[in-house]
This record gives sequence, C-alpha cells and structure tokens, in this order.
Amino acid sequence: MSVQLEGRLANPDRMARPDFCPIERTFKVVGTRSAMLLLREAAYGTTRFDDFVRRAGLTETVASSRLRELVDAGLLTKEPYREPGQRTRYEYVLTPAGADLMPTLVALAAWGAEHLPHQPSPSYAHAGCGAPVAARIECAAGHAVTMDQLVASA
Amino acid sequence: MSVQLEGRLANPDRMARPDFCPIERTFKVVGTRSAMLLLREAAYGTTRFDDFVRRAGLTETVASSRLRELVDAGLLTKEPYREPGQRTRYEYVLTPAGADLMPTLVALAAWGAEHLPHQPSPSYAHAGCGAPVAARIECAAGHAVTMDQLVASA
DNA sequence: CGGCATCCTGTATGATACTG
DNA sequence: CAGTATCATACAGGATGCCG
Repeated sequence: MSVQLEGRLANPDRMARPDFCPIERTFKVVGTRSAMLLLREAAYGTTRFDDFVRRAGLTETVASSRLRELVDAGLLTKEPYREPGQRTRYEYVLTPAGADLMPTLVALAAWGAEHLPHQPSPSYAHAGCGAPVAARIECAAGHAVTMDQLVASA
Repeated sequence: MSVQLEGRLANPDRMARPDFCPIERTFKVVGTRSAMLLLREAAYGTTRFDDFVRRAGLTETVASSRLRELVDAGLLTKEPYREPGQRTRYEYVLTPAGADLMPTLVALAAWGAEHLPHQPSPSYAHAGCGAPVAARIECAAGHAVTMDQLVASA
C-alpha cells in the first residue's frame, strides 16, 4: 500500500518554486533546532532568558539571536515587566501566532515518540482522560482526512 | 490568553537533556529543508530521482545524500523495478513511518498558509467535502485536545 | 537516467570571555 | 540576570564536472 497523491496535482512541477510552498516558508522561520526548542520552552511557560538558555540547552549567543528572530517574526513578544522593588526585567511570551505552531510541535513530538523510542522520554497526554495525544489531519467540516483524501490546489 | 503548560511539568529542567525530547530526536532525522521537501514530493507521488531533484528544487548532491538518509532512517524505501524491455530503475516510496509524518507536514503547511500569506500558494483540502484541512491535536480516545488540556510527563 | 567527486559559501551551533 | 563579542567547528546546500 503506497500512500500517494499521485495525479491529484494539476502541475506538480509548479510546487518547486522556492517561496511557493507554505512548508518551505514556514521552515524559513522555525526550521532550526534552536527555534523549535525555544518555542517548546515558551509553551512550557518559560519566559526568562536564563531559563531558555538552560532548559533548551543552548548557548547564550544562539538563544539571543534566535529569540530576537522569533520576536521579529511575531511568534514571541518581548515585554518589560517590573515586580515591586525590583529592577525591570523582560519576559518572552508566545503570541497567538506562536501558539498556532503548537500542533506542529505536538506532531513532531508524537512522531518521535512513536518511531524513535528512547528511554526516558516525556510523553504527552490529554489531561481529561489520560490518553496519549497525536496530531491528525482534519478538515474544517470535522472529518478525519487520510492521505489519499488529501488534495492540493494552487 | 496565554497558551502555556506552566506547572504541568514535574521538572522542566530535565527536558533540556539532548536526546530526551522527542521533538529534538525527530528533528535529527527530518530537521532540514531538503528532507521536508523530499517527503512532500514522496507524498505527492514522486518516486524517481530526477523528479525529486527537479520538483524539490535541490541539487543532485543534496537529493542523493538526503534520500539515502531518509531510506536509512526507514522513512522511504528504495526498490528496484523493471518495466518490460526497460532497464532496471529504482523508485523511492514512502514507508508507513514516512507516511506518519504527514500530519507534521500538513501542520507546517497550514501554519505557513495562515501566517505567511503568499500569492500564489497551494492550499490543501479534503477530497470528500472540499473543506480546507489542518492538523489537530487529538488523544487516542478521540477527544480534541486544546493546549491547556495537554500534559507532559517523563 | 541516476547518480558521485570536488570545491565553495553561508549559517547554525558551540566555547569562552566580557559587560551593564 | 541578560545579554554582547569573538573565535572555531560542522553541516546544509549550491555549482560544476564526470561516469556507467
């Protein structure tokens, strides 16, 4: 059984155009290991530079430039805040656009958990029922979509 | 409204360990632009080397080494086939493991289509009803899972 | 057609040291 | 704490040419 979309594209070759494919455009913004790890940390609630560096296991240099890029791209905001009696600090917080990337992160995590088993490994579950989660393709009408039901159009 | 998992992790710092995070492990395998583009083409039904090169817009060198890596990682198979009277050729076909990565590709594509608009851009829809598709997080019990219902455990 | 060999550039990342 | 500056390494990717 091969999983294909053969014949469903009017002109597959047009997909080759560099900035035409949304996958490629997305990869331009978050296609680095460091960006993904920083977004993972932001989703976990990390907001401070030092915590990003330590928890994502990045150097300050990498974390600094990548965080700036993510802020510029609108995935994170850098906001000043001041607790009473403390100096001003900055916190990095996910924007709605950044939060929209979470299905992607979950999809990556679910694939790795299933196909690249490793001990120990964190797993992700539904708080309501405890069942493990995965990403699925669904249409706006709520139907589950399998690969052979997926069509692309320009 | 911030989308966070704050406090849901027993020890966020443990996530920093290099090969502990499934996102990072997955990225080791498919964390390059070329790998994603080749998998996209495989999903579109591309099977021959030359078509991969042209449609993904890669050089032969890159396509060659990346295809080999994807075969070694079990995402593609390289199989000989021979049409009557023709010489033996090879075709690259998605394995079930490779097909399992499709939700990830759709998630990346959906994010780019929404947040990095570009004309023209292909869109993806459900063949059955024509509605656009997106990746959704779902638990094994079939419940839709929102970010704040997502828990991680080691 | 389906590659491999070679050379080259850009960038992602790391290591270390320093600053306000 | 939150970075910047500098140096060094590894790898992705492009360009060109050759081969069975």
